[in-house]
Amino acid sequence: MLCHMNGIMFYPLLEEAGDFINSSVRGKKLIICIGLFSVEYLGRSSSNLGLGERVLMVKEDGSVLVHRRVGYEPVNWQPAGCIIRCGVRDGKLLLLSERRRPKEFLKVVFDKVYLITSTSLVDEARFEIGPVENEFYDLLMAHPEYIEEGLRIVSRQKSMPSGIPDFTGKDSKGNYVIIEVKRSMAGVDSVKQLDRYMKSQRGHFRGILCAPSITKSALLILKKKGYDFRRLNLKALSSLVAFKPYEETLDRHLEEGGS
Amino acid sequence: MLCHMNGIMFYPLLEEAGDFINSSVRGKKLIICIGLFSVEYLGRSSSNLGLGERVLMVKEDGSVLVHRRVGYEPVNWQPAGCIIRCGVRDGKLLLLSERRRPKEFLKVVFDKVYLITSTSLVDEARFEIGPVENEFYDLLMAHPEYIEEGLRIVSRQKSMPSGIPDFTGKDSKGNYVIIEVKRSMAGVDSVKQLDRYMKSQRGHFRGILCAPSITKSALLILKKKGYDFRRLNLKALSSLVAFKPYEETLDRHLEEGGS
DNA sequence: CGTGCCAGGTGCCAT
DNA sequence: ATGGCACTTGGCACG
Repeated sequence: MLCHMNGIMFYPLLEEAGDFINSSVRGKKLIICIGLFSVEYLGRSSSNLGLGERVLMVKEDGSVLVHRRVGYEPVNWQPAGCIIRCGVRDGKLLLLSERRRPKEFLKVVFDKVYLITSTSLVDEARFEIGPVENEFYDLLMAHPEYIEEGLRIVSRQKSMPSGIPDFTGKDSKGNYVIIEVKRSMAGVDSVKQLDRYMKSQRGHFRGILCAPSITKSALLILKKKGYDFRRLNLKALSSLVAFKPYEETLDRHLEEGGS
Repeated sequence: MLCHMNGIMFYPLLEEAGDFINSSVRGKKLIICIGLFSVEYLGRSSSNLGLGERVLMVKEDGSVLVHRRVGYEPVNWQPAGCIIRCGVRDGKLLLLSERRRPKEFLKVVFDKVYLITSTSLVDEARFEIGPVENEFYDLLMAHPEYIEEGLRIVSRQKSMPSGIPDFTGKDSKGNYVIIEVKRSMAGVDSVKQLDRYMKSQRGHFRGILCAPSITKSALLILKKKGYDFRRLNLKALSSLVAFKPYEETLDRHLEEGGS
């Protein structure tokens, strides 16, 4: 019918929908179904969702998603690797998804199916994400100037009695510094963490907390303890890993606006 | 066209699809779109996903989901509350989703749209889940012997300067105790949490960390600090609440089988 | 709005 | 498999 489409049905009989689902599961297709149904879940926890109109998605790897009108998260789900069974019982279309470990069950009971479609998606693209975690520290390690001009990194993730600070280093004036880095806004916890490392040190050390931003209360405590905050320019740092194109296009498109 | 369906289009021109999306967004409909597109994300992190066939879902609350062939999780997303803009630029259909705080952007660039549909879902059902969180603590409150024999709960979720411990109580020997409960395996974080509460207290207190299990390193720190670990028997605790009905119906359906 | 903390968290990589 | 930890974690409740 459609390119890449296995098929689509409007208002199928429940039997038809059941057959459609079973053949789609066997054929490793992605199923999207809009209908009126209820959902039960039993496993690590348990849940019950009465009748309502929702979207059901079943993927070829056995993962199942139930989406309501709103919310980023599915109201119920089953991760990849589950066994799907489907059929009509007592005038309702049942879809059961069983997870082996941990033992979990998801049951979808259809009263009506409004629309059901199954497709084979061709998607070989690699998902690139970054800079994240290690890559992020790699970047800072290679470019300590993004923390502070003239800084030289001495050690990274060195174990200390009180924990593991992200970096130790030497600043442009020859002072030893201990550096705690946060990828998102630093809070009171971050200051405490730095403080622990500092307290376990003998001799003169500077303490630096480096993050894209910091909460007011955290900055207050930080200052009082005589440590320094260094704003981390995430955008500039990101630009080092050749993600520029995106940013530019994004900005450009945003300026040009849509609709 | 269809009951509850606002519309559906197969292989629309990109301009048509853009108009369709814009009117659906204005009309607070749920949009599902299967097409060939690429995705870029920029915000707390950044990501890039080249051309491929995927499913895009846009909900009335502004949340956006991009699903690939496999995997329970969306490859890219935007949570509720985002501003959606859409239009054709340079022969491609762009969909931009902007989040205000934190500042984050998601850009979807369509080469082709295979299928697009928008619907108004009627769904007033209440989602019931349990025993979770409160119910769980209710149970422990009513049955403190599952934490420790002879324990008497004194307070629950009492605010303290350093946070809110789950319980305070008095043990069989008359010692005051502070109790931190975890529903899943306790980690180093859990110990730290308990430690914070303990340190903010004057006078003699016992500290108890109660969880189904605990990581080795967490137990080490816990012992060193002189606190106690109490194994929580989740199964026994769960058996106190009657969620059997679900289990039975589920089992029955599973036995009867589908397909 | 920040802070703290749970979640059916999920996923990844170590042992 | 299990442990340990990061995540664009998201979400909620509370000061």
